[in-house]
Amino acid sequence: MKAYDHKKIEKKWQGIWEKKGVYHADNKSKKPKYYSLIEFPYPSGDGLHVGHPRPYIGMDVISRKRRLEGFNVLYPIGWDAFGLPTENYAIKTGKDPRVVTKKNSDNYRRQIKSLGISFDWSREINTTDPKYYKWTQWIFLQFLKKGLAYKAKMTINWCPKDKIGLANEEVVGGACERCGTLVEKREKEQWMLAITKYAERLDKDLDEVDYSPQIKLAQRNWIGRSEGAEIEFKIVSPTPRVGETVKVFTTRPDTIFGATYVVLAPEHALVQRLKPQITNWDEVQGYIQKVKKETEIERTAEDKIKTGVELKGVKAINPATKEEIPIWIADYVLPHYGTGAIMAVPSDDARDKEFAEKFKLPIIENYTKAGFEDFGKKITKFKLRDWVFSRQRYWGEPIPVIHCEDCGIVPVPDKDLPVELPKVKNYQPTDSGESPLANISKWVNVKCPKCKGKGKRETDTMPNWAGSSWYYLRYTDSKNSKEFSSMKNLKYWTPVDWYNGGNEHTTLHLLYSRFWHKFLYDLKLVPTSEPYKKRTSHGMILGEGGVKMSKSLGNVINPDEIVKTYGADTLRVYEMFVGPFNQSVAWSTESIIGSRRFIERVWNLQYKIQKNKKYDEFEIEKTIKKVTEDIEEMKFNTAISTLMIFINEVGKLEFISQGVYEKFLQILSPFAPHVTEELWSNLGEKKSINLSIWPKWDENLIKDEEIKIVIQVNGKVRAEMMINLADDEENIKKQAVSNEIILKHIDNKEIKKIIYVKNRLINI
RNA sequence: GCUGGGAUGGCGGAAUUGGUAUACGCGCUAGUCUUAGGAACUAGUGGGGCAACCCUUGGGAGUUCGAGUCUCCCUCCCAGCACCA
Repeated sequence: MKAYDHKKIEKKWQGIWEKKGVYHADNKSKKPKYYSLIEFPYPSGDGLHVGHPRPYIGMDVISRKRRLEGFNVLYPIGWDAFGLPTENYAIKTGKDPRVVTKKNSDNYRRQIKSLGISFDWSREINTTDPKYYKWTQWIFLQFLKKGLAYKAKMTINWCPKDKIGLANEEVVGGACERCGTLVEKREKEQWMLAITKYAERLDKDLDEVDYSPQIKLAQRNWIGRSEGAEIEFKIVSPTPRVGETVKVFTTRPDTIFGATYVVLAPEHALVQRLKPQITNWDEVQGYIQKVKKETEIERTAEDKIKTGVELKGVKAINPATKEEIPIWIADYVLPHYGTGAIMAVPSDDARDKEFAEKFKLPIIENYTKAGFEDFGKKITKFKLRDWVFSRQRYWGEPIPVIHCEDCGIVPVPDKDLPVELPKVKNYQPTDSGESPLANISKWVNVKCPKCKGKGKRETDTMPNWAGSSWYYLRYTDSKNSKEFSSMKNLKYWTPVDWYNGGNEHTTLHLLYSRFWHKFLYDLKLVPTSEPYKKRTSHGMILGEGGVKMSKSLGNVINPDEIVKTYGADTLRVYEMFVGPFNQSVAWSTESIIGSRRFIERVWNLQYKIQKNKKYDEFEIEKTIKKVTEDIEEMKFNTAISTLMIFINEVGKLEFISQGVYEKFLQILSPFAPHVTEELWSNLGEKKSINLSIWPKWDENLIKDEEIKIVIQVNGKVRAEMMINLADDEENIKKQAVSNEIILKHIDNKEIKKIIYVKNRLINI
């Protein structure tokens, strides 16, 4: 008897699989296709921790099962490598992000490969590779040509000391994360993508896809569709006269007779235009300055004490009552939702009421309800905002446009793509807050492609989300230098059949990529209107004790150590067994031993095989059914527990039959591919277990003839009895009431009712 | 604050979706083996009680023959909130 040696077995089979290309997806095959996808990782300098591979293993189980079910499976991977952490590291150390990215992704690749995940490595992509981002830039230009990419003034977080725009995440308690300086708001021209043009379809088409209900709900809430009306209020003032009106958006136009004042967002353009009429301008301006410092979460917090300032000297006319009502500005009205102005109905809206009470504004309790159509026009609004698409940073795709003195914004011609990211000496943004690219005059100053006159390159780069908005398309044809992917391959492989990812990406990445996909669909560049047929999400693995795994807490577990001590198969089984896949669970190194013991029991069972005997069919048929069904629902934890129960039951027997053992290895193989492959070949099988056919179960073998049911009295379990499946209800009830223990509990009392739940229980 | 998710033994969790609560695993206890430690194997393991029985799914109320599961109220924990990936 040989002992189980995970190191030898795992190394051996990983080598053979790679050499034979077992997991390569075939672009033309007679088999039906199956495209499974995980969110490609960001290769950080810290390397993989044990939480990262959980989704990869989960989708690997699905992918491996599909191969055995006869599908031509595409399960690809790549690197989403542009972004802040690498850039900040470059600023700090002066190292070239290209070099850092290479080093990190090499490390990630080595770590992931050691887990035996069936990725097709021949299609590996990297968003920072010019051959890849050429197409990210090309797609951006299509947005530009269709008028969906535009420039607008936006407010950004600005650190006056570092002279750098900050992500919200980099602002901690209103101060810059690195230097602690108080962050300011600054207006800056930004590239925008008009995702709101697709809001209606992004909402409606959710009906067509198989996403989990929570994911659909999260997307719907984010898009925030609401129907209401826009109503115009005339503005009046004694002197000087005004010809202005203010448009408000309300979902309750019927409450207009109760509207006693109007509130504008402090940023509303009208406020500036009304300056000549406003008599308390200093106060108004002071309030606007104050609001600029707040974050949105602070502004809309419901427990926050309402603040605001009346615009003295101007009034609005309620079109229903014809009465003059005051105009206020307050931070609880947001500039980018609706029209940035509301009519306040304190009797019907809690926020308006609180505001009215604080500032002693009138509240009308009983007013006439108006008809919907009487005032204003019916309109659909969305909470969704257009996508701020430019960054004043180095480590991203350069936005491929040229600013010409005469022609304005000119797209870089296709033949000049990609616009490669030039090397720089310093990764720090310029003093004016422009990207460090602005310092390279040789790169910036170019001829206008249109008029050959003086031109300057755009120095902003794209956000990290750009490359990840279309990567699943590139996998279908990752080496194509003429198109982002050929229509032939797209027609064969897309849509993605099953996409699993983190909850945290539900509203941004998932929505962005659906938007890009729909846009490409409208240009007839992709064959389907939705990118992903099915979407599920996984829970995170937390550190021991249930806190986040992070370097600063010092609780990071590196999979390398686990693979070394216990083996990849044990790690895989453990990660699938530890808890429900869609929920976060705490890591426990102590508990891994259980998964290792299980694999060793499976290993030892090979020495108890007897050929050509049949005696353990019942257990395996039940097990196949349960494991097959559980995997489809991603109930990997209960699938493993079923496999464990099988081993515990069969382990008690003297022998196991070879046929049954083989079926067991097959259904275990998606979880523990190395050890099952080794055992499979030990049995004399010549072909890889990957090329075998997923076993089916026989319902007839699973059926029991006699089953145990429970007898309850007043809902409490008092006795058990065996019944024959053929027995009829009356007979079973009779048996139950004559049961000795039950008689004692009934104690000659009157029986009101007997409830029989088929094959389960009787309640008296 | 808003939106979503969650709370079941000492710990991770299971429960055929309203029908035997605590499957499976860790840990723990005892035994076998071992010079010892470890490993492995066997048995036991929610709490109380000598027992009959009683209690138990974050807390409280309700619906039901029957509630971990449904309804209402409350407490606590986690995630996201648009420039992190």
